[in-house]
Amino acid sequence: MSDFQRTFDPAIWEAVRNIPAGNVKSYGNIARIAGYPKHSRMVSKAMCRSPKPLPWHRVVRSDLTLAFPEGSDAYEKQAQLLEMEGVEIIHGKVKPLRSDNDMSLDELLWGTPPE
DNA sequence: CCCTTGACTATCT
DNA sequence: GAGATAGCCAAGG
Repeated sequence: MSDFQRTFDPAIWEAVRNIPAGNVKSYGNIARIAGYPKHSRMVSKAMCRSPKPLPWHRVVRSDLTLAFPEGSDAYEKQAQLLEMEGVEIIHGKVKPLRSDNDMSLDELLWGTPPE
């Protein structure tokens, strides 16, 4: 463990990549999964420093709002990517299809209709 | 070494 | 439910 860790810890990237399509996770959530409970803010930096493209758009704030100012370029981009995966955005808040808790990846891939 | 920033969060008003 | 406050922690000037 040298200068690694924190913003360069692959665990962060892995956690982000592990988010199933159609679902989202918060920064704090990712941080905790990766083993850094209090480093929610570092997650964003870690994602920027990722050598490989990440599904960064699936990472939102704990209150389900996007982390960018509404109307900004990044905001629109994230919103579009999310909608492309079936996530609605209402009143600036994202509405995941389901918690990955009671929705299997199979259902996501098969496109099982909700309800 | 001190101060500011930031793709954050929980809590209180 | 929206705005203000305090806690949080690494990076950069």
